[in-house]
Amino acid sequence: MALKYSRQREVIKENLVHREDHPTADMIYMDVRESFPNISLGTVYRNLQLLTDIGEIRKLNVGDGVDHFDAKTFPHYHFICRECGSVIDLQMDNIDTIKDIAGVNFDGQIAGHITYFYGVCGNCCKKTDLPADSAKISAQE
Amino acid sequence: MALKYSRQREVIKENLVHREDHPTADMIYMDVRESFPNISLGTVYRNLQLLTDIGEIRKLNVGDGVDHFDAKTFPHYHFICRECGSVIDLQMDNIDTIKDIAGVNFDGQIAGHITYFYGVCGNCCKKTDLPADSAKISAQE
DNA sequence: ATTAAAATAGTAATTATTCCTAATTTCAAG
DNA sequence: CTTGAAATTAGGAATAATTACTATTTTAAT
Repeated sequence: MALKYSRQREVIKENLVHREDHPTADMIYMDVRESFPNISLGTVYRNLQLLTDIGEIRKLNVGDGVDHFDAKTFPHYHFICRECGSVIDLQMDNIDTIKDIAGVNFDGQIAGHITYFYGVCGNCCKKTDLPADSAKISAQE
Repeated sequence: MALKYSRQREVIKENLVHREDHPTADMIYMDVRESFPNISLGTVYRNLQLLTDIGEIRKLNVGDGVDHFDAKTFPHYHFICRECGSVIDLQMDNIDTIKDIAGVNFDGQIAGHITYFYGVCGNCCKKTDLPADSAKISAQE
């Protein structure tokens, strides 16, 4: 199972690297198709999974039932806009202490946590006359 | 669209209330079927969605691509075991401050966050000779 | 150049979930 | 207690995301 070069895989990776949204397999497929008309959707799925497995990209679970992908593999968090659905990178301080807080009464090994934030993005705040960066209400799962 | 009583809905809700795991629609279906042999899977899905909509239960996203459900509607967090897949309630202090940390450099409204923790549960630690409640390694999304 | 392993395109299959419809149940009003 | 409209159901069809399958093509080591 030694990895061999494939033009398709390169194009898929390049596509993901050069975009700021956090696309689904289908979104990448639609885009890559423009320059590679007979690439197959299965190839996109297979390579995204492979790239995820070898750690070159990350698969995101943003709660909409569809896998999203991210070429940024360094640790960072995401915000999901409930209005437009966009997935936005957050630049924020480390919050790994929550792992310790969670472990206090827990009998087992906590290896990590998945966290994403949601609300209304700056753009949608403007559109709907909501004041951006205002008081935030609580919710958790 | 006034709500009318249905025996099926009652049985589904009761089933969820009386179990400690965080079952999927299909798991509830399998179980409810024992005492209600010709209930339909669609009915289970429809009522779970309805109960979620009116706030009587919660739908959980634990990252396995399948919806899980929880009759406990008060705020609490979950731990997912990477070995056995079980979803366990966590009793822990409030971590809502992470919302403020996330909002520092963000231009929009952060309404809430979804967080779940993962690792190896107490039971699986025993089975695999891992020391329970030991040092935890980092990861985030 | 040869050739085995890896990858692809295209399609079929799978899985979770929602939608559809005729039949049944609920429940308020007479 | 009947009636009838609205809600709900069972069962099956439809949808959507993803994976699996297979014959063919591509890669890359010898």
